[in-house]
Amino acid sequence: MKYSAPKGFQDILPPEISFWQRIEDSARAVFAKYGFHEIRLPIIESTDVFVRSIGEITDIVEKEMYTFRDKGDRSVTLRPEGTAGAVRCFVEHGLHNLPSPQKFYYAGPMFRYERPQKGRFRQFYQIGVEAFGVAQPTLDAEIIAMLNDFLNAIGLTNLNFELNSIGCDACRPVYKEALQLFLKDKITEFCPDCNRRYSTNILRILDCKVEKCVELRGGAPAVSGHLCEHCRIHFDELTALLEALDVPFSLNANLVRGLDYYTKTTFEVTSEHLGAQKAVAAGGRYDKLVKVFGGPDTPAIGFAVGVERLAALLQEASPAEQVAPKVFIATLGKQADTEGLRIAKALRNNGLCTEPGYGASLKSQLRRADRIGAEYALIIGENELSSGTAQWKNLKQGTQGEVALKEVQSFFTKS
RNA sequence: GUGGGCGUAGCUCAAUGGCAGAGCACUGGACUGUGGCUCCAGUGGUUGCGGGUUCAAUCCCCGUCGCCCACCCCA
Repeated sequence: MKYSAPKGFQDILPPEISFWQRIEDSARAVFAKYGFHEIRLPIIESTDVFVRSIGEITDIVEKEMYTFRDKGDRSVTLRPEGTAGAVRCFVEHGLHNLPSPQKFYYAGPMFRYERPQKGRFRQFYQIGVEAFGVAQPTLDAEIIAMLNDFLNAIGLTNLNFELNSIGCDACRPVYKEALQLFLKDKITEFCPDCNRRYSTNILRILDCKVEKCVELRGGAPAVSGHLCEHCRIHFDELTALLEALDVPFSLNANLVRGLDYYTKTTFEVTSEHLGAQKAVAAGGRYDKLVKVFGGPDTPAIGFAVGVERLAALLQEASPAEQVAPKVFIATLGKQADTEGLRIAKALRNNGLCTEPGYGASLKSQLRRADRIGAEYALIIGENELSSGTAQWKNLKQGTQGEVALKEVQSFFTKS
């Protein structure tokens, strides 16, 4: 084998594509009902767009971005996530001047230079949702309810919905200090990764999987106890709204989002049927980000779903189905080939999926008709041409008969 | 970036330090123009690549590339 797709990049072939279409179609249908509008964003942005929004000391920016200089010597980056570009778009076009909230969704590939593993690729697809301009928890509740509706629409029900609040500029620093104080004396007993996190991203220590660390952090202060009045009310109202909307969720005080821009509400949807990369959707509020991009102080919230991971779950739940043709037209001889194509065209124009035999032996044509699951075969040879007829055969039932070429249309549209 | 596992036919996998195999799939035949079931035959491989040990390497050793899984991090 001479060529293969680059590491972490994959081809999606027809048997799998039906799941992707179901996911995309459902997203469009559900999101539209909630008043969200599609936008299409560039796959490349100025590198600064990501550095300033995601945060300079995050892994994504430090080591996972596909960054290069274009021919005009500009530093550009293949988008590693969608929110940054969406916010840039919102500010660039002055969309805050339109009535709030402005609600958008987009779908497409993202790129991160990571070691591939189950459910993780260097090019991966997300469907992202962003809503701007409302600070009230009603927007949080609606967007989470919409995510729940969407997941139900594609047939996924047994998922874990986890919710947390990581506070705002006012209360998060206070909480971080409390956590730091708690860990200070015993941090050397934690794993090397946690020791690194202690100085870079202390909240991450909360979701370390190392048993020793889980044990050592028992009794650590929780964010929920350190939220400021404002954030606590917001969170309480949100949970009440979700209960009113019958959206099932559980609280997870250790749910920490990695990107710098998140504030207040964070949430994540996971499945037990995936590998270590089990999050199928995640999101949260980012009330300060629009201002970072030079727009007016505009609260916002969004989430992204991982299409590959959802497709994997759908595939596990039910086998792939391919659309089978209604009619297969087997022909023998040049003249019959022509007549066959003419009939195929007419049947298709009448809305019937029709597949021609492409002139192999009759046996192999019928064998192919069977393999691809055609319902009927129409056989046209010299005998039929001279009498102006064709043989029809029901491949499911094994029945066969004769039909005049002129009657073929009505024969198949009726049956 | 770190750790572990695996690379043999299109796919799933055998095998022995001594001619590289099976099942499925594909093509054809049994059935001059009738699919599925059955039987028969055929096509298909520099055993990932490069070196080394050996009379002889798919097997043993080293390197390299690729894939998978996990860590970090994340959808």
